[in-house]
Amino acid sequence: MAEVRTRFAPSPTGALHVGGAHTALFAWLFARHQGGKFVLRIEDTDEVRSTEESLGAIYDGLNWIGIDWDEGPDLGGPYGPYIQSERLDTYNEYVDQLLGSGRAYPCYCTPEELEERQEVMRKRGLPPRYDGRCRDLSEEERRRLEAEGRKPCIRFRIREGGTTVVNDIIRGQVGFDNALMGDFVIRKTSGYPTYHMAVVVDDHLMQISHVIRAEEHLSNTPRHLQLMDALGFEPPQFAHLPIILGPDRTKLSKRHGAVNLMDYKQQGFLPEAMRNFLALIGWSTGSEQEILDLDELVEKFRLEEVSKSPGIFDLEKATWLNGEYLKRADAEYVTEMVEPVLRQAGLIEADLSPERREWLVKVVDLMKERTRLLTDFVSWARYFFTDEYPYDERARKKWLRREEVPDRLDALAERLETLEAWNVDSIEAAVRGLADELEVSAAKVIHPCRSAVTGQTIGPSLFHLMELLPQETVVGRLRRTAELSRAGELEPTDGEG
RNA sequence: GCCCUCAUGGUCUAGUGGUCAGGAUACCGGGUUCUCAGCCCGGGGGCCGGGGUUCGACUCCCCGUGGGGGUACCA
Repeated sequence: MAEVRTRFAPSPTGALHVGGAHTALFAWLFARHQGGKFVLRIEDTDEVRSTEESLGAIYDGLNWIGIDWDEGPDLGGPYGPYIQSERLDTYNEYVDQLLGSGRAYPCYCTPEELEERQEVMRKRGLPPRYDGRCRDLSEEERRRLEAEGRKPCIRFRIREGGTTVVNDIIRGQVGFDNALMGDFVIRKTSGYPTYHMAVVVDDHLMQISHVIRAEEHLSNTPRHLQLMDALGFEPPQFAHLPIILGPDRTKLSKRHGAVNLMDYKQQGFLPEAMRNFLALIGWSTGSEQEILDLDELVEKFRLEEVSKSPGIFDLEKATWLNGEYLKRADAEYVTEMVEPVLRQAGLIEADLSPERREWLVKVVDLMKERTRLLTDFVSWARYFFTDEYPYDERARKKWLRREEVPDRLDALAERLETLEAWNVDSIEAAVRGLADELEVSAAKVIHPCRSAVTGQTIGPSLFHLMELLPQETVVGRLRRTAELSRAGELEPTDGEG
């Protein structure tokens, strides 16, 4: 059996979209699972919308989630170039072949004329497809039209009768009535091929064995099949993937929030979590396992198991998954990932000393159990990095405005200030000692203390967290909070009691 | 309009001509004598509707309905 070769063929009209990443991932997983090759091809035949910058953005997105390619514009390969705008001569050869065999013909209709006629057809309740006006023009008529200054595009002649059947790995056999297809353009007036022409030629020339793409292309496939047939190409296998929808069940778009893959990096997602999440939209192992690392994904992926129904991009679930990855990852790795986030928030300096860096790993280790996004470190772990943290509502309501609290905080500050050793055990002993002396439960000291030192009512073990803060910082915060409390500055701000 | 396609709790999904329709997430409740957005335990909630086939249908067929895609000199 021939080598498995799949490809991802984005058009460079913007950054890598979540849907594009999903398609790329599936094609890549299949190739890797089969031990085949994965090709990146850029389909920039839309001269108007294609941009240079998007190319870089596509590379960045793919790199981020760990998709690599064996052949592509940057890498080259045996079937290059891998950018369609650099392959115009190739497409023209095949267009000429079709022209020669009579399966294609020049069409002189202008876009305005086309639109007008389609409008009429629509009004009559007819399908608004190309009416075939230029199908059988005589030489003389063509000359006359060209004398008018018209520049033709080239159309492909659809087979008159019968059905074109698409054999799809995911969807089975899908039949399309040829009579319902209009002759479509294969070369634009500008000389550029259309998508239909370019994919067919490139997939053939690049020896693509499996065309794995989003479902939106399923209805175009019979056109491609007819082109392949007319050109004498052996059709590849097809697999049309379910598309990704927004929470309102319409196609995922900007209205739904972030659609660019890299926006999720910005939001604090780990690439492996995003990859895992994307892999689980429209596919599952059939087992109950949901957390799969790269190797497991590659090992277990089966195209036959891909679902036919569209999936919704559920940010909640993605966030949960990210939290699981954070929890399981080792602190050193998470630290690496979180550093730029903290730096961007201005919470750590640009160059961390080895000691400071070691300390940061400990902070991360303490926090990662309960964070879901890297950006949670900026909000929930803020107090590790600065004295400028807010006292949240619950802390104000439950503890900080209580009458007895300021004195308790001062008393605790005094005890902690004189501690010889600053570690979990000594801190815990001091805190519990105070509680005993006051004849109150430890909680009555612990909670106000947490509220004072972190501004929050939740977080990791208080003693462990205090250990990672300098002794004088803790003491200072206790005294500052006591003072603010006495001054009535720590009443709830939402006006509620 | 026409063509194609999809349909299991809110969401991601497993699954079968006879099942207590399974898991995860989200939600709710309880526990965790330092908190919870963490952890543990528990709970509610589902086979789109109508016909048929069948002893029996969530499962097979047909028709609706709803979603998506195509019908472009966009890809």
